[in-house]
Amino acid sequence: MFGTGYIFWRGGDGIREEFGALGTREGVGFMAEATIRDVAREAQLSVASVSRALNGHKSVRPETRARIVAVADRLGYVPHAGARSLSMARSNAIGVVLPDLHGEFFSEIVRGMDREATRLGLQLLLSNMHADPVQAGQALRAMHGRVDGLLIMCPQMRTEGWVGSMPRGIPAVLLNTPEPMMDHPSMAIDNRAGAAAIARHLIDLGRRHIVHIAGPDHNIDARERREGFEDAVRKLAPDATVTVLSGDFNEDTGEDAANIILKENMKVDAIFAANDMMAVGCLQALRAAGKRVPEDIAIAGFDDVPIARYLALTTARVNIADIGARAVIRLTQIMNGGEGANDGVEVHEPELVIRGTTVTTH
Amino acid sequence: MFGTGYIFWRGGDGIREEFGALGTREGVGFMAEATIRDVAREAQLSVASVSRALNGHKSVRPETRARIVAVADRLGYVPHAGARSLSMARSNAIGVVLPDLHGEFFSEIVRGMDREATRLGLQLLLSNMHADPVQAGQALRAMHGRVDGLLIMCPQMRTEGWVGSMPRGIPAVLLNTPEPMMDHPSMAIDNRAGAAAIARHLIDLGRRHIVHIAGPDHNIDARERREGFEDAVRKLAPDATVTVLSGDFNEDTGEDAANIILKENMKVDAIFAANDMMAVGCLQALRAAGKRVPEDIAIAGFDDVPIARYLALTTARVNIADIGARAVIRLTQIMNGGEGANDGVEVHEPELVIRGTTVTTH
DNA sequence: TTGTATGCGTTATCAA
DNA sequence: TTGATAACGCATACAA
Repeated sequence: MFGTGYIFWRGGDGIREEFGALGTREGVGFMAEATIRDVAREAQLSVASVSRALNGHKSVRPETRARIVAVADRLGYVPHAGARSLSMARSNAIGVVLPDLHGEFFSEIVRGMDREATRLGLQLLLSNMHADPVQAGQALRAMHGRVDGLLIMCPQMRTEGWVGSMPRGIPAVLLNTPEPMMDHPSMAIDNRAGAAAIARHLIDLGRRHIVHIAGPDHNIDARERREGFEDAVRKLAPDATVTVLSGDFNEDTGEDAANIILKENMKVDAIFAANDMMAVGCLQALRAAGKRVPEDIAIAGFDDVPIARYLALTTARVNIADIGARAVIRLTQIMNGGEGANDGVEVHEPELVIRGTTVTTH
Repeated sequence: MFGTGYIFWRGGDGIREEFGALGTREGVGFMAEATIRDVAREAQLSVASVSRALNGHKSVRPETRARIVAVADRLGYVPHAGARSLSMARSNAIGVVLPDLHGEFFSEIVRGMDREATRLGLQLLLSNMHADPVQAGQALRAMHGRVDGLLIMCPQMRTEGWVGSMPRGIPAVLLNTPEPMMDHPSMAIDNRAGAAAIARHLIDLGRRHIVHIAGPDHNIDARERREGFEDAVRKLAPDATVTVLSGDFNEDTGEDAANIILKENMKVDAIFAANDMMAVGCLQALRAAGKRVPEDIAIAGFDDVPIARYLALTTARVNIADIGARAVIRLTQIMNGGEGANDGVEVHEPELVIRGTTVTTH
């Protein structure tokens, strides 16, 4: 099962013909790559010296070090990161557990994390957290013993499923997770403020017949955006109406909403979708049906994904990549022993971006 | 340095007060999480039995297993994945080494890989390969001993920098890498065919004054697209001219190209950009300057990133996510001992997608 | 069916 | 400055 089909690695010259002396589990000719012991033997020194030399310790004679480096080089020795982690109790990797994310959200957040992780010399271990709590637990547990810290995003309302299997032995930063768990620093988007900003903008434009395309209600972001929007409209313009249509954050449900509006011939002069993708789907469908945007109907979204700019979609900008990057930074601070000031939630305020789907540009 | 600032994990009840007996490197009260030995001691059994029980071996009495599971549960025991990998010489993780990718390419490829990896119960270990060969080597070496296989993308022409530090001990699949290395299966895009399809399309439309916005010349994709395009045009319409402007795959260089065309008042009726992002930048700049697309100038790109569809950009579609997913599948086949038929390069043919930037839709 | 002992590849402690 | 050796946490021959 194991040890077949591999393309073996030979860094230096001689093939290790004496590997049997070290023993091999398979018993067959598994041509292993050079280990620290091979280097030690070849250099006529102890493994301890090799380890010290290769890790830049001072207490090793330059001459000795040179000999070791030469041998290591010749054998193509590469330290076994797994063994190193086990011995040092440090992996220089951080685990990232994400749910099934819609569209560009996934990309942007991973991108931001990757940017910062690379800068800090950390590796990112990715794992999906499915809605299924069992799988979520598995994903979480698979991280134990491989990473120094955890970045967990789970905007679903139900946290009971996985909090139980959350390793408490390693630091973790939570993203967009409802009811921030005690002792865990977290990152959050001020969805209410963003939605309120959109509301104010639409109301200022004189719109009063508003439709909100909501995201799934078990999603914390979706819920906060809806509530924040409804509250703001109620306060700013009691005479306005907000009709809520349901979506799932995907483009086609935005299209569905548009079709409902068209078919029912609803009286609508503004639409606020809980995210950009639904806004985009709605926008396209409406324009295809001959509606003028923004003249007849103004449309706004949330997130400011890259596409939004090209379609001139008014939206509440969330710098997703930055949030990911910030999460990595906070996590490493904790990992490196930074004590105080790391707890609590770091709230990111969305920024209203006004574009052509709500105001005419000329 | 280590062991401070952590939020410790206690799964069951009692705090291990006897950890000192097991020894600890720090000497201080590092409250470690339960290990297999804790479970064994608590259950009054050997670690071997615990291991067998928890890994579903048959040779363990149901009664014994139950006792073990109960204890493990109570102590909140989670196997240490790192130690497990070391012992089993298998990590269930695959390493992904990517260069600094432009725009959505990164997202899409990681997305496809993640999709398949999740399905196969594998974790993805991400690492950036910078242009700097030294860093590239580091990224590669850091993977040694943590992953069972490697997915490497490096479209840069210069491979000397990192091939040397490529672990040959583990299977690897190369993506978009020039001069496919011997013994290494690889994935490639048929850039020439895609570019030729675009060429034919533009020529069929009667366009003869063509500009090509090229990508960086040290990039294999960029080079192949340029050469394939020039060759095709030369063959299909010897009377046509192709002027090459240089870009770097980013949107703004597409814009730059447009400005050059405008400022020089070049006679141009078609533009083929080496990727969508440059095409988009060019498109926006041209339209902003009052040019009619496609009437005055037809524009085509390459890749079919999500944005392309919304802007109705004609392009050569590459299913990036699928390539990533396929790479994972091929890799696992090799990892699982699938012998033949895994070598060689798997070529993905782009598909011509005709949209509104080259033909009027009504 | 269960226990004992060894090895995985590395780092760190302590003595030389 | 160097070497012998015990961890790290787990899996597995082999013996009982």
